[in-house]
Amino acid sequence: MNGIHLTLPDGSVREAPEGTTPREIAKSIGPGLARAALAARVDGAIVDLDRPLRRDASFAILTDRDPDALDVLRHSAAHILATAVRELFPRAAIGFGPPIEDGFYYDFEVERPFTPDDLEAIERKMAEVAEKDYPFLREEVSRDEANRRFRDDPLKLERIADLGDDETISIYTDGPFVDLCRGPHVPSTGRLKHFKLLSAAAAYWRGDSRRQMLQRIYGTAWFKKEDLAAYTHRLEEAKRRDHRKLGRELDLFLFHPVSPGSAFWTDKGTTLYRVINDYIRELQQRHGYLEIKTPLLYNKALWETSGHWGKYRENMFLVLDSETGEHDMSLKPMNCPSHHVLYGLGRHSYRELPIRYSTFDVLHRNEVTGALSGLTRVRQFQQDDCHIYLMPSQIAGEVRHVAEMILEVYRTFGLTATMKFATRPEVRIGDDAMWDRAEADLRAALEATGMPYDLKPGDGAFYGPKIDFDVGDSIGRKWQLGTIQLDYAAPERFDMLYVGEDNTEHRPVVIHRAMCGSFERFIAILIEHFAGAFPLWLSPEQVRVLPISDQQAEAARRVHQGLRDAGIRSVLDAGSQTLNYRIRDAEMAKVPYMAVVGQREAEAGTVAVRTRGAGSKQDVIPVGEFVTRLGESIRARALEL
RNA sequence: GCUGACGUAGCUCAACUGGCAGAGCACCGGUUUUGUAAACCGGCGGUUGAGGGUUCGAUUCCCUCCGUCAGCUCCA
Repeated sequence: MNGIHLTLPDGSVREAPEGTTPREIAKSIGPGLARAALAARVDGAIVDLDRPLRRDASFAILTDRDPDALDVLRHSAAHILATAVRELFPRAAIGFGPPIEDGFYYDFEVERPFTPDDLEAIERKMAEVAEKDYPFLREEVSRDEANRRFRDDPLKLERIADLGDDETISIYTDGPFVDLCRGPHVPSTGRLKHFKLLSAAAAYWRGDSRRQMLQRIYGTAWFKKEDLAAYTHRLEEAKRRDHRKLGRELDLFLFHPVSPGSAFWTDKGTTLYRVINDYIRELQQRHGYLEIKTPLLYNKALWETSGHWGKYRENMFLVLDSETGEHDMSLKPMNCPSHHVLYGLGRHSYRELPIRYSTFDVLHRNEVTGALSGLTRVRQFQQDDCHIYLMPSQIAGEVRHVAEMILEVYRTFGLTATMKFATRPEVRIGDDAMWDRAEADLRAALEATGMPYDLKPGDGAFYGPKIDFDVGDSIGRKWQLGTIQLDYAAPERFDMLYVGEDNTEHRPVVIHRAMCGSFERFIAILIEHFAGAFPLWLSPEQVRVLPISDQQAEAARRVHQGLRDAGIRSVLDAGSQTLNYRIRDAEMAKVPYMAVVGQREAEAGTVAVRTRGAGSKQDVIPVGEFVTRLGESIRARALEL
């Protein structure tokens, strides 16, 4: 018997003749499955339904319920996009067209960029291609054959030339369109039902800024109509929460062409900034961090020592030294080297370690204009950046401590985090023994947190392994914020030392650590996470006191002053506008609480409290109780009102 | 930096193929004294991002620069 054995997901084993296709297996299991089948997973690899099976393997039919099937659909959607573009623009040269998170794209070399009207026409044509239900046919061809088939497609020829001799060259055909492609694909174009083209923009061929720009069309595709609707809703929601829009509406910060990429913070924005900074400062103080301040301006000697003067100089703001006439001074783009200098200025005992330096100074980086974006990519910012100097034996304990601290910060802001463990890259310094130890220490610390993490082999810094923290916000987007990096290079470059128990000099290790990343970016994320409706402790304005009429102006003023005396950020709105008007104004400013003072309240020493978002439901309580309640919420840094 | 789009009052947006720059909100003044999401009346507000060009005439067409946005590159 020369059959092959396929182990199905339920553990059962099916025997089939060699060369059987997944489609045939699906049919033999049931007609329903055969209809739903999109592709198959064979020993973990995803293949077309018509790919003959040659060996014993684990085997599963992919249907639209399998998350991996979405990638297959989107990859096929990219081909359908290219099919449509070729129909409408026969001279378009084709680049790459992969699936990406939430969708797909395809790159084309065309005579003029695509317009929004083009996109509409292409989208309609895609629907036609789907309607025709062309099967996706796979062929494996020789190099000569591939070169012949794509002789009019220079970009594809370049790709073919890059393929190794041992690689199979496969091409896929759907109706009129033929593409060089590894696959797999859904059985036919008709499987694409719920899709939408999103945008067109230029992208460098092969991601290389020295090469020509192609026109890239982005699209999204889903199995279910509801999923597509949910996705477009998510895009709208993200737009509604855009921190640039909310920053202006809530009067937090502004930008002006006199200083591109640097924010003007209003009083409210400055308050928010300060509250976050105060929290981080207090937390660090509790954990034994030492806050220091170092110069903003340095001559090039520092950057030569740190290694930044070479390649990184173009990102630094250089300052003209009027005596030398040279631009050999620079504003600091990061704190690390200055911390190392301060460490090196003293003689340190092993008894002092770990030494944890923290600085909130202003940093400047000369980002290229095209990279600037709201608060997420700025030229001037502040970091909650720290450097910890310690003995190798202290790494495990310290990393665990730092990881817990970072997770505590995210919890405090209601953000969820996942961790990535990045290990030794190809190009690195230090011997294998050092890396073995560093990775083991870092991993042990990571496991001690009990949190799940992803492994990113080869993704570490050249000077040591690291842990990155990805934070998820309220609409499911991911942001890389925190990082813990072990650094074995800086101690050498800066000739750092400590005196050990044995009274001889040793090299410490440095841990680079950030929790929020930059306050600017962190605030952008918080604005979008909370959609501008901050918890009480973060709100720039915590209470708005509203007298109903002039009669209660004095009583309201006393309530307002009482709140202020208790350290609560209160604003008194005793304007001549109607109460309705003033309530609407405060509601739109997303103030957490309104304290309404009318005749009854003034006489009883109470306030009618209206909570943000709770509508007209009010809670009449004594002023003292209101103040106490707010104080407790603020101290607890409560997330809910 | 690259490709493309965009830039009109503090904000959101109008102004037909080149023909008198306009509205709402905000702001200011007056009236109103209000019980939980917009009272009423009046007023101020513009070198249409900047500079140049074409034209009898430019917010509109062309060029340069600045800025913003999307994507790419970059994010040490």
